[in-house]
Formats: sequence, structure tokens, C-alpha cells
Amino acid sequence: MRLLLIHADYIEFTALEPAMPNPEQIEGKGKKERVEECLVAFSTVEKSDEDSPEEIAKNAAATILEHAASVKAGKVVIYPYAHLSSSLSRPDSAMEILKETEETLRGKVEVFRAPFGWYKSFEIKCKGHPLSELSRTVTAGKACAAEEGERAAEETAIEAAQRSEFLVLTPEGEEFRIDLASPETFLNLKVEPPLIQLIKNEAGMKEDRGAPAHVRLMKKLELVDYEPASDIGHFRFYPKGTLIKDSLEELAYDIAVRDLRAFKIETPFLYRLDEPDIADQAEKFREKDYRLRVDKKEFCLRFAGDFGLFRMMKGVTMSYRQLPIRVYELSPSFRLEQSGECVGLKRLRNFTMPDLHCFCADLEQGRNEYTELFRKYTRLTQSMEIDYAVAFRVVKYFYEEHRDWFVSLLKIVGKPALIEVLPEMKHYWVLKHEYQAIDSVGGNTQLVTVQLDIEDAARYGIEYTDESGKRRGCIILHSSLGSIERWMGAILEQAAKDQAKGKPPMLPVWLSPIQVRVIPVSSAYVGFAKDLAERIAAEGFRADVDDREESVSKKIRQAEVDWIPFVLVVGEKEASSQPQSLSVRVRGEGVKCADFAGLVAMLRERVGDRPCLPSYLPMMLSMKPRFA
RNA sequence: GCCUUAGUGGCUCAGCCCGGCAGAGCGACGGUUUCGUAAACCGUUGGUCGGGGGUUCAAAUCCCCCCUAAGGCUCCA
Repeated sequence: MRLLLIHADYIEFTALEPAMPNPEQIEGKGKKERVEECLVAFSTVEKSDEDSPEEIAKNAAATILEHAASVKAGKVVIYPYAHLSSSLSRPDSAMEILKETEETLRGKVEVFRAPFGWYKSFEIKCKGHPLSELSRTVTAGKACAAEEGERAAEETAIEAAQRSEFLVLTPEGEEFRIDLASPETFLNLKVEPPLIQLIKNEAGMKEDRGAPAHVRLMKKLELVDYEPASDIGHFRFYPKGTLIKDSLEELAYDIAVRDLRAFKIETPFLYRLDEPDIADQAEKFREKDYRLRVDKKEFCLRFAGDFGLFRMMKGVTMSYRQLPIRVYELSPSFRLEQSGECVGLKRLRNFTMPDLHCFCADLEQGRNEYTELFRKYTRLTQSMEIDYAVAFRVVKYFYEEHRDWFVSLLKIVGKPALIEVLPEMKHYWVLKHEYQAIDSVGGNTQLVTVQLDIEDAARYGIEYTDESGKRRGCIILHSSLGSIERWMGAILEQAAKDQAKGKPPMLPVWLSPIQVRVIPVSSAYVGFAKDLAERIAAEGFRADVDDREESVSKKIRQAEVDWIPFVLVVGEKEASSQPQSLSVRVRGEGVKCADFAGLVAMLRERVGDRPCLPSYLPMMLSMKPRFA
């Protein structure tokens, strides 16, 4: 419960009109009430209070009573006021808790209560002495301290954001200043459409959009679905979706561990809030973490891998000779996003983040490491074949000092970027960049990000020993390939965009749950088809056989609907041809002739060096249950 | 979280405005057909109309509360 306590000369209030369907029954509608020399408690009952109404009421009464005593007020007015929180309880619970608070106070002090569920006019005269205004948050545990200081800090950050300058920087080093409030400054820039779209979104220029296409596609393709029995934003993955998720995770592992030689670790999901550095990190994430109470201890679920990683690194003995040190964790993460903000695979409350952190000796090494990551992640993003835009956010002094370096980064990606120049440090990083995917309805989703952090190492005690034996804080690069779920969404969005342009939609071959479908023309050729599928599987690709008793046309249609990239129809011709010749229906390219080696070569070429896991589905289609 | 819209067999949807026996296609199942590049034919099965409450002789349909989703707002260290 939130309380705003005002020590007043008087308050007058009048109930005017019901503000909800079932307001409290009252007699004094339109009658003015006046209480003098009182402590007014504007009270907001919150969702979380519903779990322990008696304790909340007791604690609220204690808080009010204590303050009434300290300002020597003999009267208390409880004034229902729904505007102190964005997480309101149900009206009936609120009414019950407020009445209970009133009853608890009765006898100890003279108590009044304004009616619940009415629009009221009021007039109040605050005494204005130092203790006359105070805010309190009441929880089921102990009453907490005032929060004015934090609020002030928050406001400064918002003001700072509003003073950001924006510009577009090209790989040739040209700068175009833009003003988000004046579309003519950027709409005609000669840059690719995704960047223009990103800037429009950043400027708040919203067109009417439907739901992004992946919300429908993820279900239609039997990949992922909502799980109403869990919380909002926690999904179930069917076998095909799990295969795609695992393949993307495998790719993240290849980059982080095989390529970059990062150390792979694992840390817990759940953390105690009475640890100061955990509480400190949780505080940065105000009201967005899952909290739970177990055995009288308060815990939060991690919102990223940082909690456990920083704790681990604090205890690590590092020498300057070992730096940079790279640490990788595939972190299932939890964020209590606003319910109205969770959309398909774009924003979830539970998602999987491949988290790579690099610990560097100094800024010079940090920048080199940044360049290295930038290069790797750019190659990764390009190999996903999706439309994306690049944005940098950077503190002004840092941009001015390192402008040439930014141009060199843009040369790697080969396209212009949006640069947001922040007037001062607003977060823990001086620099970050994002690769933003543009979806089928013009929205953008952040995928890859790298952040250059010069603050957290000192704050959390992550240090190495330098040449002279002195302990020094690291420069930390936080980086993520985004989230696995977002990549799945972005890939589906790209398929939808291709379809809108008249191309048949498909997943990249390395992510297609079934890469080759073999269709026997009649049941007589099922055995032949199965042998062929097994040979394909032995080459490391995912093949199945449509052995159902259906017409060839119908089975081909099914393969099209399933977005199967390669379809083989086999019958007498294939079984008897010598040397063997196959007719391969390549999605989007028509029917081609090839022998077995030719087919394998086509698959190898499409998959490239990306992971190719074995199938999670039965080889015979008649044995596959329908999940969605 | 707020506002708006939606939720009807496993899936896609009609019925709701104006209350009167819960419908279709696909899928699944059974049978006939053994088929050459986007849907063979016949039959059967399957519903707590998102959940709860109310109004009514009677509720998928009207009213209230809740859950879930999408759009917009806000948010996105």
C-alpha cells in the first residue's frame, strides 16, 4: 500500500458522483465534510497487498499512528486515492483493507474516512512544516522508508534523455544531423529503408499496424504457443520450435565458445535480495523483476546473467596477462514486463539470452574487444538474411573523442547508422549499439547489442592485477546476441515480408525442422523412400517420408504448407534409373534434376557452416502427432 | 498497468446486432481408391460457446466481475 501523509490545518471533501459500478454505499452524497487539525492519509491499495490484507492493514495503521504521534495530530483522515500506484488492487479488496485499517486505528485516535469509489472534490491546507508531507510504502513485512530521493534521480534521467541529439553517420564519415521532431530532416536521407523505419519509430511516428505476422506463424508452423496456465509471456515450445531454439543456441555457443574461446559458465536463476550488490542491481531494474518469498527470505529471479556472473567474477584472481577474459552463459532470464507490453516473441517475461561478457584491462583493450565483437556479430546478423538497422547510443564526450573509430565500425557493417548522442552518462555504459530487426508491420525489435561499461567493475569489485602489482577495476563489455526467442520472431517476420513480395515464405534451410521430404507415389515405394531418407539423414540432414495413404498432389501441398525446402517425389522412375536421378522440388525455384550427391551438395551449400542438429520428429510422417 | 477490440470442437471461422434445438470447412478416426508435383470419394467422431456471477419461462446471444490475446498508450536498466 502507498501512503501520502499530509499534516493539515483542515481538509474538506464532498462525494459527488460514483466513479465505479459498485461504489461504497453512503448517505452523505453532495454533503461537505470537514475535519480540522488532522493527519490526512491518501491511500492506494496495490495488487500485491491482496495476498495479506490483515497484515497490510495492521502495518498501515501502525505507520499512520506513528506519524500522527510524531506531529501530534489527534485526528486521522483515511482518504482513498487511486493515483499513487500503477498497480492497483481490485476495488473490493481495497475497500476491505481500508476499512480494516480504519477499524485498527479506532480507539487509539479519532478516525475519519472518505468514501470509496466516488469522485470527490477536496480542499486541504497543508501546514508546511518539515514533517508535514511524507510518502510511505507499506508492505506485509515492515513499513519502508520514504522514497523522495529516488524519484528526484529518476526525473533527472528522463530530462537527460530528452536532450539527446540524433544524427546519421555513414561509413564514409559523413554526418547528417537530424531532429526527431522534424521528419523532413530524415525522411529524404539516402539510406536504406530499415534505417528510415527505425528513425520513424524512434520519433514516435506510428502508422496503424496489425499484429506482427510471427504471432500467427509461430502457431501455424507448430513452433511455439502461449501457455495460459503459466504467467503472461511464458511460452511452450513444440518439437519443431524446440529444434529451432536449440539450433540458434548452438550457433550462439559456436560463436562464443568455439570462435571467441569464451569460458562457459552457469549461475543460479534465483537471488537473495538481502545481498547488497544483488539489491543494488535489482534496484536499477525497478519494479521489473519477479519477486518471491520462500521461508521468510525474499528472492528475485535474474533478469540477465549479470547477478551470478558479477558475484563469480568478484572472487576470480585475474592478471593483466590473462585479459581480455571472456565469459559466456546461456541465461534463461525473467523480466516482469507490463502485461500490455508482451507481444508474441518480441517481448516476453521469460526468455533465453546468450550473454557474453568480456573483461578488459583498459579502454584501449576494451575498444579492440568491442571491434572484435562488432565484427563477429555483424557476420552473424548478415548470415541470418533479415532486414536490420544499426543504432549507436553514446555519451557526447566519448563520441567526440572517438569519432574516427565509429566510422571504422560502420565500414565493417557497410551501412549508415543512427547515432544518439547523450549529453551525459545516464546508465552504466558510455557506449552501446543495437542491431534492430524491422518486422512485417514496420515495428523494430532489438537483437544484438554490445555495451561498453566503465562503472560496474569498480562498483562490484571486479579487479585484476596490473604490471606493477596494483589492483585495478576492469572495463566490462556486456554483449548479447539478443534473445533466442526474438531471433525466432525476426526470422518468421522476414518470411512474412518475403511472402508479401510474392516469394514463397520459408525458414533458412539450417533452421527448417524438416529439410527434405521424400514423397513416394504409392505405398509400393515407401520402402524405397525410407532408404533414401535414411541416406540423407546419414549425411547429417533432417529428412522425413510422407508415408500416408494420400494422393501425391495432397502430399505435395502438405509439404508446401509445411515450408519444406526440398521435396523429392519418388516412384518407378527413381527406383529404376541407373545412374540414379532424382527430381528435387526446391522451394521457390521449381523442380530440378539431380543425383544423390547433387542433392547433398545443395543442402551443404544452403546450410553453410551453421549448426545442423538431427531431427526431433519421427521419420515417418504417419507417426507424427499434431501438436497445434 | 490503462483504454479499445477479440475468445464458439484440435485448427480456421459462421451464429451474437434483434435471446428460442450449437453449425460449416479442415484435421483425426473407419472404409473405398494405389495415385507423378498445391487438396480423390463416402462415412464417423468431436463443443463447460474462455471462467464465474446476474437478468429471463428460456442466454453463445443482454448485464457485471475475472482470465487470455492483439492494437493503441505508457514502458523497454
